[in-house]
Amino acid sequence: MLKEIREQRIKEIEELRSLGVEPYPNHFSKEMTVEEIKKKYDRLQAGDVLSEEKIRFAGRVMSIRHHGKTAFFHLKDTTGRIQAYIRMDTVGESAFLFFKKHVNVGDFLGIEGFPFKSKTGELTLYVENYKLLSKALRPLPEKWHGLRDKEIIYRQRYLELIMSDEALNRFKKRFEAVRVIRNFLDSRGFLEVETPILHYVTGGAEARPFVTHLNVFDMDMYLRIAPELYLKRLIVGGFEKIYEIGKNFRNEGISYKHNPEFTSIEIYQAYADYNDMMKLTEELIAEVVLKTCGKLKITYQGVEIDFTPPWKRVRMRELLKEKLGVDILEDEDDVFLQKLKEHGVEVEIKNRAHLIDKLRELVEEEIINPTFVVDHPVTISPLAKRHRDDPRLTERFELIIFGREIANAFTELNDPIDQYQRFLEQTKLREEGDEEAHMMDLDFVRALEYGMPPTAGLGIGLDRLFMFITDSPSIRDVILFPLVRPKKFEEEEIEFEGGFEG
RNA sequence: GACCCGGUAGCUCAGCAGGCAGAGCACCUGACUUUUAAUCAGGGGGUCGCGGGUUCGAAUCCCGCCCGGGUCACCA
Repeated sequence: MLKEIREQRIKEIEELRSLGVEPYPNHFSKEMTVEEIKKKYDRLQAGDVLSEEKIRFAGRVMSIRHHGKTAFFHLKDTTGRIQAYIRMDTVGESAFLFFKKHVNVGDFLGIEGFPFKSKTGELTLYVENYKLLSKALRPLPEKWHGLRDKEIIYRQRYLELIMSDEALNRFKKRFEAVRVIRNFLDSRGFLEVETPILHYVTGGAEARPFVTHLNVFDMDMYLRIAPELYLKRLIVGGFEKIYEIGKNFRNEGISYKHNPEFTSIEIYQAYADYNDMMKLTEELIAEVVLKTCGKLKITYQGVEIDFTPPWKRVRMRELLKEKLGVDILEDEDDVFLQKLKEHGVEVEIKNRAHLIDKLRELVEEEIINPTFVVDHPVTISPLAKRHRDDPRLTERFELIIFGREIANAFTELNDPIDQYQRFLEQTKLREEGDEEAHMMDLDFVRALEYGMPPTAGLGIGLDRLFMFITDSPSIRDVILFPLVRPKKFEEEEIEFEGGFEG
């Protein structure tokens, strides 16, 4: 069936060209968006006709209702949908018959006309001239139910965007949120920078990297798992307030909150500590929520989340003591193992850092409103500066919202000798089989040896943040093209070669 | 990786006590000059995810595989 429709349309394109009509013209100047038209003419009453107002508009045909010598149809542009009305006695017989025969749902059309309100009160464009702007070869999904097949939604996102205004708006909201973040940081004197995505050694997080190969040097490289170590090199070099928004890559599982490539923002500020960063985090995220949702109390999956600052702060040690009765500084590893077992958690990697990580996850699950969990042990924080009051702890915080880790930050470790020791410990873990332990980065240590000012750094998982503001249950709903297993195109059974020869 | 659910026309879905593969939308033909899921009459369109098995006969039952979704595990 698809084959038939497609072949029919391809034939039609040849017909059009033989009639001197180009089905893919190069240009049409569109003067107004649906949003602008609706705003300007919304005051019209049913039956009002403004035949002196001339509007040039263009969009995709989403539906057509033929009525003999007239037709109503809807056009969609990036801001919305608007109805248009075409009559034989206005556009002329040949133009009308052309419309009837050659314009289908899915095609792009440019129209010239004036606004009126129909009997039923819908703002409508009365077509005086029109031009076919692009001919669709394939039919659109069902107009009423839309596209529901998740597989097609993820593999052919453009189809979901065509069919679902909700989807289009969801992604607009995502990218508007990015703009809010940039404006917020730019107005505070932060400079957006770029650092490499191809890394010689990975660092800045615990994760399995993607490995790739650089031909010119005949060496393997990694896609970055985090930009952290390069951004701190920039602080060494003299930058004081910087941020980077970009993709990170982690060769790990896919789930409703994980995609192998995901977007983060990392922010670094010299002469600041993690307390300053907490304040910045609150203000930044509250700004994003307020500007994109219009309020600070939003509903996520039926649960209210209140982003009104200031947010709760709890010390990790106290939180775990209170909720689980374990002391992450004093108790032995087997106490942790026992406690995890009680809660039905099996662990594969049995080093202390990993056990503490698991315990932390247990208690963080219960946190709904934005909460800073602070002062993590040194063992699980190899890049964070030791706490000014307790050298077993670090000045670190994680932001938990709805049980999920949204941000991670610390007063940055700028003591090169301590950093080197921490790397050594990580190297040991790595040798013991922890593939996610940090790699030794001697160039980074060397950079610190030249001196890094006291600095605070912050990383936010933006996709996860955008899930909240768009009330999306899965990270794939906020990533335009999430990773899917590729399918052979031959499954479509459509001949592309020679397909245009009729 | 484990378990659960699913895959039927381009799309949304029926059909699965085994017996000719269906509807609506979309598409084509015709009627219709204010409709809006327009309406009316007619028509074309299928590798029932793939492969095997059971059976006189499989979309339907059994086994294996592929793809997707969900839950869990690993991770942000």
